Amino acid sequence: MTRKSGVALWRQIADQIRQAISAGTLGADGKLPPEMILSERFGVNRHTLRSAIAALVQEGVLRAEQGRGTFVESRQKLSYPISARTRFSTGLREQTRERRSILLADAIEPALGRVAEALGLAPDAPVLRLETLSEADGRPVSRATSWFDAERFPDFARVYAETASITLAFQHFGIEDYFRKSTLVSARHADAADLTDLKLSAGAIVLVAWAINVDTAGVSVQYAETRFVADRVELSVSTEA
Amino acid sequence: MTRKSGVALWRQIADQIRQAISAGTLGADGKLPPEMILSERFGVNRHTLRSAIAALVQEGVLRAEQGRGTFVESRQKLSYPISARTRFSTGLREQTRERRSILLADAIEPALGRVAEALGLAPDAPVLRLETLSEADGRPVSRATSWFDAERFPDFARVYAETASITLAFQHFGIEDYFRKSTLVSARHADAADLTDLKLSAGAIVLVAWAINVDTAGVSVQYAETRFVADRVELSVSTEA
DNA sequence: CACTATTTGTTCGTATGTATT
DNA sequence: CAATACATACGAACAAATAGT
Repeated sequence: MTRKSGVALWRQIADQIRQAISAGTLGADGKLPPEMILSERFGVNRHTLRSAIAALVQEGVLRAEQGRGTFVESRQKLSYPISARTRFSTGLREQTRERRSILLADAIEPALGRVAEALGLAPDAPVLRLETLSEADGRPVSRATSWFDAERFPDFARVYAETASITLAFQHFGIEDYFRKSTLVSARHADAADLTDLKLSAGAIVLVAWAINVDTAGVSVQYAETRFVADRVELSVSTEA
Repeated sequence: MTRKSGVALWRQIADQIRQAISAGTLGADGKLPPEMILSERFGVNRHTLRSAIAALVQEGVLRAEQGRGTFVESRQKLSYPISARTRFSTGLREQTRERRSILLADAIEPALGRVAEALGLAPDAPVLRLETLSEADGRPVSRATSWFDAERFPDFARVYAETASITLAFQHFGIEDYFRKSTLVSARHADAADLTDLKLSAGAIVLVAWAINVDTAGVSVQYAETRFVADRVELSVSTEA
């Protein structure tokens, strides 16, 4: 195994270990083989392997105990419901002890092509962009970019910052209810920004959901791109007739 | 911008360019600014920027022409609908010229925990497992593993092989209609088997959908795990009220 | 047609970071 | 800790293709 393709060797090893664990070919009994064995198996120096393990410990995948060994932290995925009544806060309530959303940034900007189309606005109409981060049990779960009609929802960012809830902020503007109209789901490697915000290591995967929410009249009120940490989240679509 | 966090600079730049393109803030007109301009904007040497571009060309995101410029290759994804009426054959009809499914293997086996639960069968009840591959325009799109009640659908594999359609095979057993009950979506790195079947290169991502289909009486008739090539497919969930 | 400006493609050299021995 | 090999990054210059004057 040599270094190549722009990714440090210890990160490649970390990716391989992470994958082997999820595939069940490594640590199926909850315990990893000793570092010496692993370094031989991956064909790298023990120092390199230790760097990989350290990263996975930091990531929460592994737990190392001196004199005992390295253990797999079992983390079952958060199941995130997608339905007409999808609320970003509900549905996860029983799955986590503590959840919170953080407003990272907000800005008014002209609506780019896709955003204008999704919100049903004229191109370059002013829209509010919110950058938010969601955590569960102290770990980052998702990172969202949302757009709103800046003229219909003036000062939305301040209201959201006070209420810490999209639902409550909408109510402040007279929208008592809203619905998920459509969701487009794809997956890709986390980019540099995702890596830092979601505290991931290179090669990690994000589930990307492009969502359009509409009010009771069917008018688009929110367009959002949410990047979920694929290791921690699955999306659940129920399509009962 | 310095090198750090174990990821090569040219790779970070490539990620930024890829995201900027998908966000519409770069190459919205189909053409990228000249290398000199881009290298200044990203604060890196022209070589570094060229490495990033070379990677994206290899990836199929960009196309470079000497003397003319660097252009965005628009590769729109296949949009795969998920609804109560989801059929694996329909919905994609207008998006591809040619589609086909191939039966790779079939076997009768005892139902493992999750399979038995999803199909509403007793543990270790005999189930039929089908391994199928779907191609669009000559390129692999998805790889599915499906399970069926072997007692209710004897000889299902042969019927499917003849009709090349799940819908038609079900009709042969008197099921005139069926519905998608639930879909669980996650994403992971392609494993060794996926890499060969879907002709992917290491590090590629698959969108994984676990689906339960039920007949008109609400009885589970099919349980399937489908691995979609994330580069080529997105899942579209419409949740109209 | 020649000339020029623009843009990508190639080849030197040098320095630094990373992994192994 | 030192020596070595390799990947990464920057700088400068030139070559080749294209588009316009």
